[in-house]
Amino acid sequence: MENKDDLLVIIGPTAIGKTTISINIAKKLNGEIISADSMQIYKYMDIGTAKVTLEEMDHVPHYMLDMVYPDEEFTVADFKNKAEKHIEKINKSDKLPILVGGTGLYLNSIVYELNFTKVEANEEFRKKYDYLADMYGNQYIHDELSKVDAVSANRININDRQRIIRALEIYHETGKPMSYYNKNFRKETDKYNLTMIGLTMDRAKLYSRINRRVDLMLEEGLIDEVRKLMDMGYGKDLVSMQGIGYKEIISYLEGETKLDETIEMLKRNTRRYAKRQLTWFRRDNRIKWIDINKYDSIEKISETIISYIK
RNA sequence: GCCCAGAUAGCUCAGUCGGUAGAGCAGGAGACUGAAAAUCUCCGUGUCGGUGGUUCGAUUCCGCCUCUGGGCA
Repeated sequence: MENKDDLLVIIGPTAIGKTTISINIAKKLNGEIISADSMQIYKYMDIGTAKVTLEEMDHVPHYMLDMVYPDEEFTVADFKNKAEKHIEKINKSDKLPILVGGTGLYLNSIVYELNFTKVEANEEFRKKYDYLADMYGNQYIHDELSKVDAVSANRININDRQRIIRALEIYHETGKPMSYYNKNFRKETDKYNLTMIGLTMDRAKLYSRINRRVDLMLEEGLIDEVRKLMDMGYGKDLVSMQGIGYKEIISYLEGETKLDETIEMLKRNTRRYAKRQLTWFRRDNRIKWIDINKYDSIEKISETIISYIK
């Protein structure tokens, strides 16, 4: 293997317009799109995740959408395995794979050398430690981690129960600390001929776009979508139903919040999410940023992106 | 027109018996290796309406002005 596979990555916060731009580029470059979005992998969750419609796709193939039912497990490791296969296959057919999405960890699983251990989730173990943390406090389980994996314990905050338990889980299952598996922490991959593009815009403008998009989702029937999911038996404890747009509407449907409060919450949570996404991406200095407000058309944005491709 | 209340952070408001100020929400920064739209950490951003006076010193006390809300005509 002399030649590396090509890969174009387009990232950006929610609501910035990744879908439209990526499809436009795919058509120009004979590309196929791989979605890197942790919520769009669920079937039936369309409006709230702003999933591309068939019409919008305009015959450009899309992968990693509708992978599982909302009560099925899907993890970064699944994403990495499947997405990598798609990248390879698309390259083999002489087309350009375009990884598009906003889920930082999913993106990183491709553009960094993330070695996921073989350790899958052990629900029983997690419940046990969740209980222990309830009983004796977060400090207690953090101390437990310190004993077996001081490096990870040092890195993980005492209150970040989710990560503490995961690190304990890895030790429990393999007898080796998580830090042992993370030797190449944050090492950039050299597997691809890689171009990374980040879409951004003025924060205030992005926020008003987000607010508008939430209103639009409601007009398109978000509440109905959530009601249907609940009727199908998908409850609020599911990972999928913890997604923004879903958890808020569920609390409205259960009478816990009023409609106007619900909408405000939904907008606010989406804004905060966008902010977190930006924080995540800013760290990667391979990304070439494009302020899309500085261009007056999609065409010009696409041209600029294409000019950046190696 | 008169009377009363208010004007302090992006918003709602607290406070300073005179020594340039603090809560909630909104917001900002950051972490992230099999839940990641999840989970977690840190941070107060200010011509204290304007203007004159008293004072060593005024956001605070006094006068006037402007604006807002309420009441009376």
